[in-house]
Amino acid sequence: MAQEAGAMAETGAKGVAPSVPVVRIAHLNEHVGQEVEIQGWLYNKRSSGKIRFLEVRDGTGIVQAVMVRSELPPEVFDLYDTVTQESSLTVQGWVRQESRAPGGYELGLTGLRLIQVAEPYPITPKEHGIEFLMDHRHLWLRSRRQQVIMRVRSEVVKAFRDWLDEHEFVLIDAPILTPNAVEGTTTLFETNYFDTKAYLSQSGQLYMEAAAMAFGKVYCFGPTFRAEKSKTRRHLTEFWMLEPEMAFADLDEDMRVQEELISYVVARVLERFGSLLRDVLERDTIPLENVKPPFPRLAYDDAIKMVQAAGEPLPWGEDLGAPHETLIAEHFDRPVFVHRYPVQAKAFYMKPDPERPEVALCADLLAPEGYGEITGGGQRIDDLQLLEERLQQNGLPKETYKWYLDLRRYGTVPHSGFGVGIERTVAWICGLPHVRETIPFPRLLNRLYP
RNA sequence: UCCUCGGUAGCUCAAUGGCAGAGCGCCCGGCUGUUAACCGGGUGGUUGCAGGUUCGAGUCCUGCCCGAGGAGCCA
Repeated sequence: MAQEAGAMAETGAKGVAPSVPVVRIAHLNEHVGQEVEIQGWLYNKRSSGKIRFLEVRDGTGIVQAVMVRSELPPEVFDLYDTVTQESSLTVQGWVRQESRAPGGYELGLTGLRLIQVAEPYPITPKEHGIEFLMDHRHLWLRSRRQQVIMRVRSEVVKAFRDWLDEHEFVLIDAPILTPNAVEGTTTLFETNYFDTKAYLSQSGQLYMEAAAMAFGKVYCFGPTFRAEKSKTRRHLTEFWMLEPEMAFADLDEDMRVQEELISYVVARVLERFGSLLRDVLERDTIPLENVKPPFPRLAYDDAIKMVQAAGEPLPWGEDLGAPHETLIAEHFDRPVFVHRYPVQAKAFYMKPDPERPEVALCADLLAPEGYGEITGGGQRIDDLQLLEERLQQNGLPKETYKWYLDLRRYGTVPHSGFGVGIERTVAWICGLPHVRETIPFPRLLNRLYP
């Protein structure tokens, strides 16, 4: 059998016999004692002379294939010298349990076919700087660590959507090209739209308000763009945001939905990726176990007192800065809502508290461990006259917001919503210091490549 | 945009103003259970760019470019 597979390895012309099934590495434990084929790439290789190890990855995991000189034809054994890091290949071999092998299983190699011998690979299994890695992001994604992060991101998105779908929210896609700003404050990417100007969306929220009046409970999920020259570990110029919006929901309901949603997502990731978080990312998952409702609710007034008590001179009326958010979050063992910010610190559409018009019915959710704001939202102004006033006060053109004002003309109701930053959520769950590793191809102030 | 730090071999980094080096990668050789394997040998340089000071500049000075960390803004 080994002879036969070896001959095929040499010619490389034909596939393996039908009796050798193609298996993905994640499923090797179901094939102990069988001969299988793995299709993948060489992750690393080691040699001890007459016994040699090929570490093969296939996107689902890594397995070492063992080459023994006395058990293989020389032309197969010598392929070890030819194969380079990240060469594409197929290997055949017998699956066996082996405590000395990483992952607990290994392949007793019987055949090896090289598809392409890779040129010298830039990312060696050693340390690299962030600029080098970012320049090679298209290759960096092959590394074990990046694979775990991307799989967590995939699971986070799936979990968010599963919860919302199960709670009768309807996915309504918001446009990317828009004629107007949402917040009216942040800098937008401008582009030509035939004879006029268009802007890349910074939020789908206004459109979700329209959709909520049609469907009751809706959400959008897509990329958003901010042309701010932010240069911090929490900012990207292109990032993905989940924005639920609910008719007939007040601020309390808004916060209740958020804590249920976030708790569900964290639990899902822990359940399916807990061991990978610990083993590959070295993430201490104990703090994540605490993420269960209810989350503490802290009024802005009390948050200010907390910050001032720590010696920070922050006057009432100012928005909280990143260090302040960290300071507040340190007082709690799970995410904390800060609600009822001063109206002047928030966007024009935030509804003032009827009992205290100087504060808005809004809330930000601050993640623990210094990760800061992961959601922001609140109750929207539902009164036509007040909304018109707020537009005017913020110097926003009434014409572009005509459709938005229509929502207050035709059957207005109290409604609330929020936005969740996917990258910040993933960074927090994975315990990463910077959001740039949580998106496949990050767009930053000085990065548009690859 | 502002503040701070940095830019030396393909990569990660050393080098009192005095011969530009190490580890990894790569090439050659050795090793029958390796774990970022190990051991021996070899290869590898416009010290970010432009100017200046000096007998002499990777090192000091000026300007510019690029990057990192932080601030503001926000998710």
